[in-house]
Amino acid sequence: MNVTHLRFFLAAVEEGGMTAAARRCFVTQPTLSAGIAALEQEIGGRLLERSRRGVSLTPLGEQVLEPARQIVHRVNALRAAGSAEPARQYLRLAAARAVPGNFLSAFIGGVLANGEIGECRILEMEPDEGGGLLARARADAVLTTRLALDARAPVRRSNKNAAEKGATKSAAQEKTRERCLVREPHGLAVPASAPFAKKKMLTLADVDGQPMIVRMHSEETRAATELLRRGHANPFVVARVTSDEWAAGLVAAGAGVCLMPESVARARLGKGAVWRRVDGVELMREIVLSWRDPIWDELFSAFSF
Amino acid sequence: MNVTHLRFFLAAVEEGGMTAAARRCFVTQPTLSAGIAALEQEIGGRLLERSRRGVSLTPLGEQVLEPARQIVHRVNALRAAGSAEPARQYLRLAAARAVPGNFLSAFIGGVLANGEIGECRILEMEPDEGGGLLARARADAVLTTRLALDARAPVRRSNKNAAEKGATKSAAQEKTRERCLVREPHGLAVPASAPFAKKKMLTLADVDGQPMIVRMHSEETRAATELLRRGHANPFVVARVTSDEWAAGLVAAGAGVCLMPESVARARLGKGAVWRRVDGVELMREIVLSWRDPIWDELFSAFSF
DNA sequence: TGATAATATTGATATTATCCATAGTATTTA
DNA sequence: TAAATACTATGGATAATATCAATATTATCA
Repeated sequence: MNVTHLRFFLAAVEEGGMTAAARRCFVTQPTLSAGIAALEQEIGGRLLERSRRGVSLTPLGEQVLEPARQIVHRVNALRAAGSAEPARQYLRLAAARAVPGNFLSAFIGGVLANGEIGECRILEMEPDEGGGLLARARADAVLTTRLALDARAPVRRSNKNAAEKGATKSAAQEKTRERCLVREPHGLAVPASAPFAKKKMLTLADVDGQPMIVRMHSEETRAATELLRRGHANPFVVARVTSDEWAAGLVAAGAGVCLMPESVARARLGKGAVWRRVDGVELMREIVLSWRDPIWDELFSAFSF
Repeated sequence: MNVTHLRFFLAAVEEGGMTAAARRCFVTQPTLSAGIAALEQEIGGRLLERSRRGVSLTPLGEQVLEPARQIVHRVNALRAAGSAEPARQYLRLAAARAVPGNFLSAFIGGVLANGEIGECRILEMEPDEGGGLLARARADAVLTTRLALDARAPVRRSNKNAAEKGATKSAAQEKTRERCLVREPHGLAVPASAPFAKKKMLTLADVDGQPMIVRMHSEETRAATELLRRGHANPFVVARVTSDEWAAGLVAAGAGVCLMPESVARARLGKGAVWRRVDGVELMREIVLSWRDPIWDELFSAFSF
């Protein structure tokens, strides 16, 4: 009996479907389906009732669920038995500057609420530093922002180049796991006094020729601005700032428009400015959590935002 | 984490060595060693201290032992969850006629003593019927006797020809497991009055020309007798009997000599006959337990005779 | 009637488990 | 002291398994 298959089963039950469970377990849907089929074969009966809207527990599945949870929990505990610390007492979290403070605090709150972790140690990092920090086991998890161009989040797994330098733990050869915690559209903050501020949705033509403020500290927003400029819209940059507060202030003062994600606008924009989506611009901002060691899988998969 | 590796670990601890544990787990020693190495890698520390006389628990291993047992027990329970019967209440044991009654009763006593099984249903079978009974799931386990020619017990696994007819349980595609419970030498029962009865060990020359009694009901002894005749010794058969009691009686009456395993001699031979090994005859009688479904592994591996 | 969103299937590929044969090493035995 | 023994470790070959990508299938919804 394979513990991985038990994890598949639990994930399918908790997510309510095989596809979502596969995402959570960092495998493809056929893999997860096959795993559950193997488990059912081994136990000798159907555990899940498949339907078009997902899966539900059969009576046998109901009966198996709790024992399976117990086993997985104990296996998790066993995996941690060899760690120097009897139980992980703190999480070393590296966060990019672009991650909003209120989100960071909500995330940390979620981690601490679980009870397994008593303390988070936050490490401020450069945008591209995350992978190296994980590989060198300087951080347990990394929070970054990212620009997603297509409709679906491309959950890519950057493996193949394993064989890091002599890392002490076997975790070094694990795949990097990642989970998108927040996905929201980019839009334009415009002065409330601007003539097009009354439109519900802006067009690229509205942006064309406008003065623009660029939020430099956010790598993903800088890239988005660049893409906008390469498109039909052709604003000219009048300021580059390193804080959302300054950006909001400049927009409210009528100095120009500024590309920013929805949540930043909600948090920073006062009366003098409004936030509008731009028609045809499908840029998405994602806040992504990455980690390598499977011991964090359960903790990080449980979150919902 | 692989449950099989946990089983390897438990077996190594209980058997006190990797080689013995491998026998018990029906794998080769390198396989078991590799499995434990993988487990140690995953947990992140040595579990067993290797030495030439076997293995012993490290402090970490000590700490891991009980949780590992718990997990394996729970997994076993889960495997049985799909069975029609809530818990196996009886064991269907097929036994060859040649298996001595006192041994059979000792074996059944051992099974019942465990507590998991409340009842044994004994099925008397023909010597070669065992494999078919297991394959067709007509019996859970089979007790047979066997003739071993070489010094080591050849624990052969007759797989490769899986794909039995449409068996309902997945157990049908499992390897056949077997364990040698008793291994003892064959020897000659001779009348106490015979001139060579005083020798501690007979030679083939002593046997040559002697009247011989053949125990027909024991397939393995019949074969052994045949081998003896094809060798230098050339006795002539004066009787073929179907019960050990008759054979013993005939020997005691001076009718001839009779090839039989040591334990049979001890149980049946009275004052009128003695049992002697034959120099150069390395025939061994084995009593072998076979089964297919892994759910019996733990129960059957725990026995000691 | 398509579009959608879920699971199932298939063929190819990479990984893993397992075996066999053999090496290495203390301990026991002659 | 040297051979025998009884272990575990190692290396190479092979079979079994897990996984993925792409596609099929099938209810449900607009």
